[in-house]
Amino acid sequence: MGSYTLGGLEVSEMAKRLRPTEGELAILGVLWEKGEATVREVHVALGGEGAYTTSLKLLQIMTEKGLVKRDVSQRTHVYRAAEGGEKTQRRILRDLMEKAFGGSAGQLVLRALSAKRASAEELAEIRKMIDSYEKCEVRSEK
Amino acid sequence: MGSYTLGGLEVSEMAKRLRPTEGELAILGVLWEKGEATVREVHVALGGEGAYTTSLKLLQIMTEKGLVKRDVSQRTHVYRAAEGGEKTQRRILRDLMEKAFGGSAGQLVLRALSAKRASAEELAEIRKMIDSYEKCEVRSEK
DNA sequence: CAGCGTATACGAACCCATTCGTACAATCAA
DNA sequence: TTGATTGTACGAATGGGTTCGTATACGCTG
Repeated sequence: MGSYTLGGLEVSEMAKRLRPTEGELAILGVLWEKGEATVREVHVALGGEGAYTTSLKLLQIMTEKGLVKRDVSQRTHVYRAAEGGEKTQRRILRDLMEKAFGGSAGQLVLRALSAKRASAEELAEIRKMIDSYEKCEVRSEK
Repeated sequence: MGSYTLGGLEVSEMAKRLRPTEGELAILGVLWEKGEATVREVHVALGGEGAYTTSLKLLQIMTEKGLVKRDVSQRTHVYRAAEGGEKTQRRILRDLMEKAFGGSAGQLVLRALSAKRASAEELAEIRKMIDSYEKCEVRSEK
């Protein structure tokens, strides 16, 4: 109850409900960057290809799913992402970890670094994060 | 030609063709671990839930897609993953990078590390990888 | 006020992944 | 040999995501 299985893996309904599809993710990317946007703004930010109503429909579905919040006070509705990008990204990565990396964050990270090089600034940031992790480790092992 | 757009992002047909679905990924996980396996072995490794023919069908579809190779010399077919796990994992991560992290490996890695803690051994490995990256960076900047 | 541009709402079609049932061939045991 | 078991092949139903066309309402401008 509250969960189902697929390919032998358990996935909570909640996680599924908030797991954006590919098209939804593209829209969320726009909203995360802009903060808020109208359907038209989203549509042009996505390249303006395809029908306008396709973007509209997707935004409407996302509203139903709770992925975005909508301001209806004006004729032209304004949308915002329901969740910050970081939270959603973490959820997606946790999901992928389970599905394709045996639940190991380290394996995923190693593969990501070998898949594409990160900038020097980002590498430094990653190192800093590992440092703070390892400091915490020493403390907890004492 | 050879590519299509979705949500404003370009995705090559090749990448799509080799992008496993969720169910396919679960099966690939089994094959990567075992090296090779029959339908039955895959099915029980997946928990044995659902109909046996579901696993069979998926394997057949994956054969068509070229995701797995099949040895038909015996009555009971034996399957192997067409690609190694590392290559597929890299492809998946590169894809996710584009879709949800603005193409940045560093952002993905940072988010992954904040999503779930990696083991001390893995952290050490990651650090080593960054070291070798940065060494190379110095060399190329001179 | 009439008409044009732009907005939302929504149904219908389409494709794809997943699941299952059924048909049928091969193998093994009684 | 006959029946049970185990295998593959494959059609069909289902569900979800995506796309588009159409209907309809709002607001502005002539």
